[in-house]
Amino acid sequence: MSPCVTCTRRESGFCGAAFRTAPPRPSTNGDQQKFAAVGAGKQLLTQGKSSDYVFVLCAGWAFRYIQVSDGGRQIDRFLLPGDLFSSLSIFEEAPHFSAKALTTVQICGFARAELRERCFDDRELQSVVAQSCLSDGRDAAQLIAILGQCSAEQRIAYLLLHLMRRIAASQVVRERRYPFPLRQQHIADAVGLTPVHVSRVLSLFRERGIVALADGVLEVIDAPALERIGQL
Amino acid sequence: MSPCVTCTRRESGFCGAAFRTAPPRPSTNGDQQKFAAVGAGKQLLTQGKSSDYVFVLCAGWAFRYIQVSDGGRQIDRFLLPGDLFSSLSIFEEAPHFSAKALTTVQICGFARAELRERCFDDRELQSVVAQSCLSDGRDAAQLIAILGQCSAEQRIAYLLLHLMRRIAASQVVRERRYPFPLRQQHIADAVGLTPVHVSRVLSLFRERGIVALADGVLEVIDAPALERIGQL
DNA sequence: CGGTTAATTGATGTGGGTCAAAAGCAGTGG
DNA sequence: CCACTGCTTTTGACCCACATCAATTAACCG
Repeated sequence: MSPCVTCTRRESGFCGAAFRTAPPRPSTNGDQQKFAAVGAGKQLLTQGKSSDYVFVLCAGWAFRYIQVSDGGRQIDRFLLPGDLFSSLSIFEEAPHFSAKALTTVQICGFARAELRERCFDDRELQSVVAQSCLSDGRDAAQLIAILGQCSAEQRIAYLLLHLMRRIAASQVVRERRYPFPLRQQHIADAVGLTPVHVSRVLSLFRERGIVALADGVLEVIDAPALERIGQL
Repeated sequence: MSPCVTCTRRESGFCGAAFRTAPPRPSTNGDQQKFAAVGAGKQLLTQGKSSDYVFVLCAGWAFRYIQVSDGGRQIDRFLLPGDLFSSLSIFEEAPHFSAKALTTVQICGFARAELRERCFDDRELQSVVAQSCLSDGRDAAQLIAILGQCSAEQRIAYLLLHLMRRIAASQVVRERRYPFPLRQQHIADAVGLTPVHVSRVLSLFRERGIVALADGVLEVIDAPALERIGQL
């Protein structure tokens, strides 16, 4: 079985569709590919620790973060099924971020050297990688703008909208209820606030009838209102 | 004259060395390249406005920013001689940012279609582009962490260090005095603070004997102290 | 010389942090 | 079945880093 490098079903997807349905195996498959299933909360990748593989999240949720010296961490991206851990990881050995599983996940690793080699010749693959870099870059720039310029309400609304769209792009959503495995602590680490303030803002959103977030599902009651708050 | 796509003298440089010394011309040169000199403060690029060219800053300073709806702007990168406006601009027609000249600048534009075509075959060029994407991506991730997790002093110290290193990489620095054309307003827009608070923090750094910033030059008196404050 | 733009400084306000307690809610094990 | 533990969320009281508003000074320039 070879990596499905031409799959472009999801906007920023890499080979998600194939791997979401592929049976995960706990071990390596030659030198080309590795599969693994990992429990919720486990460390997947560590900042600066080099690896010869490029990883794709096949199932479950995960997140990338940067550790800061005072003990805090900044989550800079949530990973959904089909996502490359980082599009740039194809070009660098040691990631500039760490990653943790949010739920139980299945991941797949490709030998970087081989992938890179193919990148030189395969235009299709080049284009997929370029698209992935693009969407990564745009998301990063938006997050920078949000963190630098926006209030707590705007930050949280932005995050919810951003995730809603990504979830909706990859699966059918019924009755505006989105699967949402983040704890408030994760939201806090992603938007640069404290968990207690996140709780306050979410309560506020709830009593204003905008969104209700509980038990791992995000229910969007007044999407236009959320967009009014959370757009750049 | 063809673009010097193989020049890798500066870490994140594109073809800076050649263009810094090349005589700028005010008009196009066939369909492949365009040169222009632009005055300080002028708009160079506008968010969402598509163009068929990929731009490189040949001389002077500029900055990229994202406009937010409430009137503020977030500067997400300062551009030094030799920098691509954005490494991702090779792959997208309309930039997700705007750009302005900080000083008088000289810029050079390459036809995107042609550059992209060459990218498919030319491994050297691919590698240069990949390196540029990498350093862009790492810088963005660091800025996200700084904005989300750090205090005003840390943010400003980080920005100063980051720029110091980039300046030092591209030119000789005498007596720890760095050319520094930013106004306090630019610093404020880059680190998500108000200009008056930037002024206060800089005064503090000055009276503590860490840095002195005046008249377009940044004098670093106690570099270790600055690093202690501004590292991630 | 007045007019403009940048930097500084002071007084006061506030969004969000910190600290702490309580409440809800899985597990877990007797 | 209930007590115990640990984790998450909520709520309240208080605090502080930074914003806001406003006045002053300095530099530059036609």
